[in-house]
Amino acid sequence: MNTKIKANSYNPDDYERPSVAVDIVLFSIIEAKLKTLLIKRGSLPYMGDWAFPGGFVEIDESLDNAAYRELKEETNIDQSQIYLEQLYTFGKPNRDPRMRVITVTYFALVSVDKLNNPQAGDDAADVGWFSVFNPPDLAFDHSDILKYAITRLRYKLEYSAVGFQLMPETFTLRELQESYEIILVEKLDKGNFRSKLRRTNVIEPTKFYRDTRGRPARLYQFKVDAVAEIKTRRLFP
Amino acid sequence: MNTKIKANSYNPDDYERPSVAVDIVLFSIIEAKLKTLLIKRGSLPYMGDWAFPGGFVEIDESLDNAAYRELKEETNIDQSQIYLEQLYTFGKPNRDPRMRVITVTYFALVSVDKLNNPQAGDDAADVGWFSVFNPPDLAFDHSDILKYAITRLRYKLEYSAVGFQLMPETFTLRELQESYEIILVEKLDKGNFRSKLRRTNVIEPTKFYRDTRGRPARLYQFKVDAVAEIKTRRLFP
DNA sequence: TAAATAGTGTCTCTTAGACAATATTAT
DNA sequence: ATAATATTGTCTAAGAGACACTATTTA
Repeated sequence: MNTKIKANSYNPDDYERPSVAVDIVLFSIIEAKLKTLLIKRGSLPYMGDWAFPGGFVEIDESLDNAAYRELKEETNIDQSQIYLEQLYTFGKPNRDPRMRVITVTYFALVSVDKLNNPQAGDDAADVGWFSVFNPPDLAFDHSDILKYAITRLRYKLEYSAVGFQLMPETFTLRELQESYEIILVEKLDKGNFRSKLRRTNVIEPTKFYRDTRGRPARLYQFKVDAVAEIKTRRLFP
Repeated sequence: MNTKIKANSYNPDDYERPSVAVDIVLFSIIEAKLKTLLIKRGSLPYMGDWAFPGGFVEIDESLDNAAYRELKEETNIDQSQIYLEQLYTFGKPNRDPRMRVITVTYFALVSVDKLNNPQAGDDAADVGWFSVFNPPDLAFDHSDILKYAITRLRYKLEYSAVGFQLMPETFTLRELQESYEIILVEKLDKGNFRSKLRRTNVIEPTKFYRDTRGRPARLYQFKVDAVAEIKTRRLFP
């Protein structure tokens, strides 16, 4: 049946409808590791396994809003502090053994300094940040989702300024480089990293310095127009 | 409510479920124009406007299969002849005035020589190929979808060998370049186009030539491993 | 031979990447 | 001064793009 042509004859009750959920892969760099927020399942199926924060989409909210709402419930972070973009929609018929669930997955980044209350929401023992390279057992197809989210993160790092969403307001170039190295799992050349950054023209120096054990490092910040540019590209592709 | 934690207490009937559809933006190059397949709506809403082929996802089929099924119904082309990948999921609450419909959109490519019976399915007058740069009035948010699909097509053309899905089995380099020029809406340099192609190493010469009004042009084909590589990357991201 | 099209080569500028040199601080 | 770290520069190879040249066919 083609619903575009025969719309008048369409009766929603003729179809058994799937449930639609959102799941969010929230990344942050914590203690020099790339981590993601997971929630422990307290019931079947996959009891005891961990899953990404998420839940069902309400009938009158957009997909993006559903993702923001679920993140807010878990982390208590305002949506203005989080970078969010749609990742992929997973819909194999038996990915959830209880019923048909189609999940629209999201990819999210937050700077660790925004995590005022990382264990908010339910019981603290049931929520935690885990290294993405050594995660616990994940429920459903969430291993696939994680794998794809990491791929997307690495990919975006190469061609966009999205990485700064993982940094605090100001940072040294060494700190930014370390974040890239943690995500890409490779050493980068200091000089080349800096000259490439200079070309992209998205950061600017501040007047401040960070003390180190050697020469103090200048603190940088992302330019406001670069921030604005990435925020406008945030929701709709 | 967090369904991952409180799964036992979840009752599907507590939620009003959205309908889930797929819509496919099928591209082909026909008569030196980039065209897409559209279907005319015969009823409200948006009666008389055109829409992408699509329809509701059945409860026991995957999203990809739903997309292939809908394309098969409209074009009668086997899925092995079509390149298909998920594009984006659109889910604003009021994108369909009748009810909540979340649509998983797909991006598809087919070579014009595969279109045995382009007007299959319903009434021929209600199905047609339209220039993507001068489309008729589109129903729902399908203008947004088209815009994004074109962006994705151009983007993929730059960094992948996906373009060959628009070409017949063999083709001249001039023909391939023309396809690129049609999609990108810009003239490309013949020499640079060829040297870049040579570097990417995805095509190989055949023994055959195409007669022109000047020197005959060698026919090329895509290498089998390049075809295999893109086919493995076709479904899951 | 002239026109038309196919196919190749050359030059310059930019960028990526390896690596080296200099600068500024604390001890 | 030495260690430690920050910051800048230099060299080379590869690629992008502008442009010119050669090759092969038909009329």
